[in-house]
Amino acid sequence: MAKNFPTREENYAQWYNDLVIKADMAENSAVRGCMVIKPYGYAIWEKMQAVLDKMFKDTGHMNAYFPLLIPKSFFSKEASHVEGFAKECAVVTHYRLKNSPDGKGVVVDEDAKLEEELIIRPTSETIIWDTYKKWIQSYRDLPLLVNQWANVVRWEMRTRLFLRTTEFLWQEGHTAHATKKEAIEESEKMLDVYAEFAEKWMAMPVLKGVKSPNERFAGAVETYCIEALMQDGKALQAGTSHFLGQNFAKAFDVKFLSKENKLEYVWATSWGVSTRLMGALIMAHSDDKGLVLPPKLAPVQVVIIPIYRKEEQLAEISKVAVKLKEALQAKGISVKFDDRDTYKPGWKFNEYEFKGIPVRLAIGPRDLENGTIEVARRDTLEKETYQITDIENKVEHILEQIQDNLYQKALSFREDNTHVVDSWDEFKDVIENKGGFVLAHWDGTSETEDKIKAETKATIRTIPMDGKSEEGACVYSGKPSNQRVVFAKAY
RNA sequence: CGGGGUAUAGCGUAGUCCGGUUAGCGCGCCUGCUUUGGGAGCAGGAGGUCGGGUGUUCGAAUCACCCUACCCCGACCA
Repeated sequence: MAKNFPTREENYAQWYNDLVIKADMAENSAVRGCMVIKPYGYAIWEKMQAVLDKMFKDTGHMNAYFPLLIPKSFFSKEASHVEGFAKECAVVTHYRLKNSPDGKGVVVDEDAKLEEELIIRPTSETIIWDTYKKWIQSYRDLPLLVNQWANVVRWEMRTRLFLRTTEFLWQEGHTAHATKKEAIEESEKMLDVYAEFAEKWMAMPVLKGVKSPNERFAGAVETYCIEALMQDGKALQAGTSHFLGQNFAKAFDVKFLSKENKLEYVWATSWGVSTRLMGALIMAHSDDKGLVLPPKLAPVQVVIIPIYRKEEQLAEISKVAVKLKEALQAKGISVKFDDRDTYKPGWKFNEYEFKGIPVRLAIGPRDLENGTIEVARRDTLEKETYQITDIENKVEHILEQIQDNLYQKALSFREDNTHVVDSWDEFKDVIENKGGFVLAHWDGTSETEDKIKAETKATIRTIPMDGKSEEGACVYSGKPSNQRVVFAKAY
């Protein structure tokens, strides 16, 4: 399955692509830019969904579902929103096909032209705010805290599995509040949720901050983000949370009567993470031997592989393995006992290694005699033989160690690849030759950011929220600045 | 949308320049036997409208023209 797998060093882009395909997570489909998420990849996404969904509900949100198709006119109601998305919208113009005159296949029935064209949602702010208008009349209807799990379509020119596809899966939270303060708190709270998810579950350290105006969401007053550093030194935006001010409330005329009996526009937020997180997860930890998954998101945490010559040996090993499987499951650990006779142990070792199963247990005739078991860790590739007595506690402990080790490794990688830079020459050199995050002063203008991007392809990934204020001079223009921002080349 | 490239079995490819046997090879697949502690060995077997169309020719995977799809680089983007 995974022979001829390139190393990260040889060809990072190829490594990523092959990894996704050969580990059976996803593949390209018949539709350009759209992928098929295969069962193994989808299982990982489902685990992410389950955790995030619980976090959303624990913070008071409820799920709902809004339509895939949005009337074109809705889009033009919020000026910067249209401008941001117009170029990448798929449009539905007809509602019927008919047999083609030459009898070969079907053609669009021109008589079935829609009165008003429909847009396939690239995001749902407009349809949701059109709906919220009906739901909100009084301060007693607020806050309104809704999330939806959905697919969206953005007609991208160049796509990459999970990282950027034409159709992708995500969740989008949309909330309405009586005050500006409360809405800002909401968007910050959800950013914290994302950061916690990334760090505790994905074992991926992230920087929290706000976007520069250039990178801000179309229609937002402020965009908060979490940014992660990938192994090739490029930054990946892993999640965003937007304070939308009253922009959408004004565009869709959503007002409420306050306690003081005054008619006011509501304050809004939206926030989302997508299947792009899969790409982040894959790139954060995987190595030249394949996928590496943090135990908390691995669909299978432990695999047990029997080694045997004869049927009778398998029967004996199975007794031990099934008992062990049950003991592990009782601890809430997901276990697969792979007793397939159609593949050999060595083949299975490679298969599970490539798919990133955190812990592999092997039991053979020798182990039966000695009361032992072989334990292999995916993160360090270490193998060790232990007494089988009480092994379930040992395994539980190892899973925790792996989760922790992956986070620490990713964190020291980020630290090693974060550079404080004060001169323009050094800036260009680091971006060009080392990659990673560059902490530099910026004069706060779009013009400077544009020029830096044009010359180096680096953009401001985030303006750190917990950044210390520090007097300095813009690395490009020399104008005064009071905080360092994070530059990088980005996905 | 600009620039470059590719299309031959499920996957990866040889053959194309210079037209001429039954289109070859590796992996994978099927059957049998031997194997099983890091991708097993041997033997036998199945699988191809050579991306599509038109043309040139006695004869086209190979030459010409048109079309389509995909990949890489750039502009755009979560």
